[in-house]
Amino acid sequence: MSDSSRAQQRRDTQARILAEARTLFAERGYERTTIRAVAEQATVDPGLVMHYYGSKERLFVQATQDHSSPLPGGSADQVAEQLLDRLHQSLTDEPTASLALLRSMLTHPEAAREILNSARDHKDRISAAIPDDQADLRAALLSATLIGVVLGRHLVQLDHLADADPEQIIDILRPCVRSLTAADRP
Amino acid sequence: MSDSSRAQQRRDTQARILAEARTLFAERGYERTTIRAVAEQATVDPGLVMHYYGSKERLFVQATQDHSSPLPGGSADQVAEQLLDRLHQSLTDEPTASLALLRSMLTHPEAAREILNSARDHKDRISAAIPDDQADLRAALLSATLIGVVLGRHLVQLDHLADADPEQIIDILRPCVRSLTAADRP
DNA sequence: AGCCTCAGTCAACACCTGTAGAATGACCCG
DNA sequence: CGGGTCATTCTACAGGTGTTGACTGAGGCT
Repeated sequence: MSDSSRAQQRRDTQARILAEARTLFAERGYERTTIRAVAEQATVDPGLVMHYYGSKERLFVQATQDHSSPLPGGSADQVAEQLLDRLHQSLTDEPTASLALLRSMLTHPEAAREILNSARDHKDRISAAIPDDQADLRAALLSATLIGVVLGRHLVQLDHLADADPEQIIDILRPCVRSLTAADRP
Repeated sequence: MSDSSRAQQRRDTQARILAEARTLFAERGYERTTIRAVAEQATVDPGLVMHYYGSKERLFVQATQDHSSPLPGGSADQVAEQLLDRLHQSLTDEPTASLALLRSMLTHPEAAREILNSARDHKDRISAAIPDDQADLRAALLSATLIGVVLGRHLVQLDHLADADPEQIIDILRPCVRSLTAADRP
């Protein structure tokens, strides 16, 4: 009854559309990605995309929904290491949904809101672990820095950063992150 | 002969168009900025914008042309301090042309190319000052970091970063930058 | 004064976009 | 096997975009 080939195929095409949308949003950003292009990539009619997702906006929201990893917490040392771990992961495999969000954040309000919220949550957890009166600012700088690195690697593709070994990047960045988390106190 | 009121008024309107274009490109990015909007802000007919600048593309190039500050150089210590100085400046007054470029870099190829070139020049000068075999990677990370901070402050407007005192930001960032320039060698 | 240059405007074009709704046709159930 | 459900497509529209070229009228030169 439930898993008739009809329902199955429906889920398949829906997933295919969503995957292609993710890719295109990540490659071109919100504005330059057209429903028609998504449909074409998914070998499907544009109308079907609308039928399933209602609007380009809703498609974007669904496509960029990320089952995000757990928020950091613990001591300053621990937080620093968790952040580096997570960065390592973002550097190794390309998190398409996040990249789509990042690429669109400067031109699409919805993406900006999403990034801002995500950054806020992160920041709160980080600043709680930092024993400093400027904890909030430090946490914000940490977010900005990490965003900058991921951006530079996957989207801007800065020379020598785009194709560098993640391990090396992490090693170089460790003192930097530790100084921001104040894990190394003066 | 040369400075007839005709020629003068022409230069005025050209400058006004360019200024409004800069602002709009910085606020909305390339795609969301329309020639019509620029014209309206400059209280001018859209056709005139085309007449003076030929195309939206050329208008963008002109608007984002930045008489950029001198490239860094010297010892690792000196480079670190120069970068912090320049960052301080970017944090204090909003460099509209650069912000326009930054906001558009993720969606507009021309902006991306420009940023990439600029970053490349920067990186070369920086990496030359760093006595390390990973100098290139370190320089790239430095660029990524600084881009991230400026982005986070002016465009994403991260909490606690958007309205922080530049001095404090610089102070917090100094150890971070010095660790990247390897000014503090192990 | 008279002409002509030129800053600036107007109307229109061709195109592309998101979106809506009717039409189609294959598949499943009774 | 017949009928209806439902995934999918087709056609169309309304608005916005960059861009064009003809037009206008005030300013300055002779």
